[in-house]
Amino acid sequence: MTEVVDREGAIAPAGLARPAPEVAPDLLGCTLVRRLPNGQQWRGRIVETEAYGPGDPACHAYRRRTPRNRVMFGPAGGVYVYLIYGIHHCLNVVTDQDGVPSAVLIRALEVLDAPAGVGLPLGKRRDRLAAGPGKLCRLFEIDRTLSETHFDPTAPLSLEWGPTPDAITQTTRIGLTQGVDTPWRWYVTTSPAVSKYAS
DNA sequence: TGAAGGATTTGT
DNA sequence: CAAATCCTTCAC
Repeated sequence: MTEVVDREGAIAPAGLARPAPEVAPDLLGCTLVRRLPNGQQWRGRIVETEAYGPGDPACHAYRRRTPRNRVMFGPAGGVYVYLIYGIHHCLNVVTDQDGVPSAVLIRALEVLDAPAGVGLPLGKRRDRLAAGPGKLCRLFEIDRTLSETHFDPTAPLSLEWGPTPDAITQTTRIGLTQGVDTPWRWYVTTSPAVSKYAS
């Protein structure tokens, strides 16, 4: 038995095979790792997430299974990336049991490490480089070519457990036209990288 | 085959 | 507050 109790090391699919509203707050404080084709990597601390699940009108898989959302019906640990407003990409972690359409949207990161040679701004500017789902995908070079891959330590994207944040705020999700009252957004209360509307 | 609209960001 | 911009989904 591999109980996930110490929040150390790589996040295995078993750690994600739970309902999205359980996984979403657990991912706060964890690390997203993006490996580039040249071997360099980005690392970021997850500070804001949202959950989407079955029976949820805001979920892309609410109506039916389609070519775009099919990875959400697959096993936990899948990567779901979609293009929004024709401009921005959004990164999701597929959760729950195989056959249950659900995912956690990664909405904001604190940048921990950049590829060698990439000069990051200092101070306050750097704080918010990845403060938003579209911004973090642009920075980490994440697009739809990574959708339907799998979070894994040998893959372009992986997740690592990290310390539980001191304080977490739970509230409603952002930018939706449906399911606006479902409180499935979580963020690290004190993080400067949380996206807009942090109340 | 066409049209409406979106889990966003940025600048006016 | 509106533009940017294109893919997905649903209607006809």
